[in-house]
Amino acid sequence: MATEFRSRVRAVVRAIPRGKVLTYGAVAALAGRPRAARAVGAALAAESGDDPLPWWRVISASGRITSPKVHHVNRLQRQLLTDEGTGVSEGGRVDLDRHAWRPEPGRFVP
DNA sequence: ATAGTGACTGGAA
DNA sequence: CTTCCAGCCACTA
Repeated sequence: MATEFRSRVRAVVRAIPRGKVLTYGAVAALAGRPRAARAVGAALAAESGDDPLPWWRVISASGRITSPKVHHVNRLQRQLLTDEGTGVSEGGRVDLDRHAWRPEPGRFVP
């Protein structure tokens, strides 16, 4: 059984459109916990994969692709983003002004 | 209940 | 630009 928070995080991440991204903080906010950005990271890291989530569309507030301990995951994320049309600079950065997803207000009302 | 752990963040150095 | 640092927080042992 997943916790309430993690269920909401999944719902939000699952809704991110192709080619768009959301910061950890944004996901947290949409999930009803504006300051739980860190917990969002933990939630994604804990995902078992049985419930396919576009986890690669979640990046840091600076537009940078955060690197977990395992470096290759980072590469994969960059690859996936590039494949779906999200511009990723060489430094592994994404232009948030251009790719940040802005869901219509009230969509994830907790 | 307490302590430790990060796929976080924004500000300071 | 890069490090460092102190809050923040859900989750786990």
